[in-house]
Amino acid sequence: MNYWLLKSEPSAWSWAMQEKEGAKGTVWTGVRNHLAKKNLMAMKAGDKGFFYHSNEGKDIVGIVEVVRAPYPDPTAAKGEPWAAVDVRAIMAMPKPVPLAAIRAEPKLARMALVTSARLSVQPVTKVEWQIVCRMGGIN
DNA sequence: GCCAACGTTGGC
DNA sequence: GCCAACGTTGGC
Repeated sequence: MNYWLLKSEPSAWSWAMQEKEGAKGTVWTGVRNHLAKKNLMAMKAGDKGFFYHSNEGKDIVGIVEVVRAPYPDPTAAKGEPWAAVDVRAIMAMPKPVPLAAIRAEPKLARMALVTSARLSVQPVTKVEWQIVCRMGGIN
């Protein structure tokens, strides 16, 4: 299983909205960057991801699960090869993990959130996943 | 194919 | 609101 981080501005798509979609989940659209798309394309059903609020909040607020493997983004312009996956909310972080806390943790210095701040779909290593979960009050 | 100009993202 | 980082565009 692989781990990811998905970014969204809460004014456009928030964790609360994601939770309302319930167990069936909903499509994650709008990725328009080739590296982010490459990461999306590597996802498999059952993978997990952090849900990160950019711009407002700037924290990891929840965990989602990929429920449908990559397929063409229905919101892409005709003929453009962008991809989407379906994700569902699994649980909110008991304690949201702020970006500042991630930056302050030396073990997370190589996390993509720190090194590639603008990438909207990022891989997360298993070690990083576990550290962030612990910081968020899981375990 | 290079690179300057420009647009966008996102933290501060 | 500012600006750094980074991607894209377009002239040459």
